[in-house]
Amino acid sequence: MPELPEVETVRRTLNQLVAGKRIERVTVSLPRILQRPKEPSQFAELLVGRTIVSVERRGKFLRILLDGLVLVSHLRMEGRYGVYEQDEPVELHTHVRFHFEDGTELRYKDVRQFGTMHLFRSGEELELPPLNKLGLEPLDESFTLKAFKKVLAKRTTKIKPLLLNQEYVVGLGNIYVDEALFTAGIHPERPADSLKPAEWTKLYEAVRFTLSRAVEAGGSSIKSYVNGEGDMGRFQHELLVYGRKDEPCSKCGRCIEKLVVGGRGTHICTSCQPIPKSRLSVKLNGK
DNA sequence: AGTGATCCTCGGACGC
DNA sequence: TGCGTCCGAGGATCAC
Repeated sequence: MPELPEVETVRRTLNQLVAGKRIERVTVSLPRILQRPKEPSQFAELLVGRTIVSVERRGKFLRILLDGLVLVSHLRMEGRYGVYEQDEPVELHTHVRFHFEDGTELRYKDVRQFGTMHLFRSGEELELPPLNKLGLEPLDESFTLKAFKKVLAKRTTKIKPLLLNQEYVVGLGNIYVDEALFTAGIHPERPADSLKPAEWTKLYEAVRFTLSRAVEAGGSSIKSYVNGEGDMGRFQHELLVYGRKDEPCSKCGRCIEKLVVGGRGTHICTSCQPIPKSRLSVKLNGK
């Protein structure tokens, strides 16, 4: 499940592998992936003859820059890119193939078929969906504590769903949200506007620390799906709460618990991430 | 504004 | 033990 660190890792790898290559032909075997244009023949026609300039990232989206066009690609849960020789057998769930003039090809594989691709004229992509409403880049210099608090601090929603909403801060998914909230010692169901200044600071630091450490480690490889092209990352060994239900908390030794918050599986240590008593009683009295 | 269903496939858990 | 069934995994979008 690629979040910012995984997408950034893919971006770096892909940039090395495909920059400078010219597209000769495009094969689409699952049109559902294409969002713009939706017509495979039109999609292919636009790309033929174009050269890949570089691969960039915005949030969890890849931006594949070509001469005159930008391909915006989201991997969602299990989308994967790989570069192959053209005569290599095509693996199951390969939905889009970009054939290059040099005899290699870029293949997009996606078991769950949730991934998306949008094609734009250069520059146009940032003004239109899906990139136009994205929030702060947590690893940019512009992501300051002040900016972080400004977009989140007055919201009444639970902090976890808020952090997952890409409209405010981009890049966090279910894994790194749980990790960051644990590191900051904040319960995922705390209303955002109940966080104290010291907690905002802790959370801000935790988001930056968790994501940058994970990028350094090349992301996390969770589940068996990833094994095809070999392990993507090493951060899965550093996860403190995600996937550690019933294991002892690394800070206090109590059992990690799993609950559902905003429809998402959520891992916490109830002793390290308490819901303040005062807040509870206020809520109860209020009704 | 905030919540919940939806898309999709596979693997693992579960029941008989 | 073996087989079949069901559910969970979750990012973003859409309906309410």
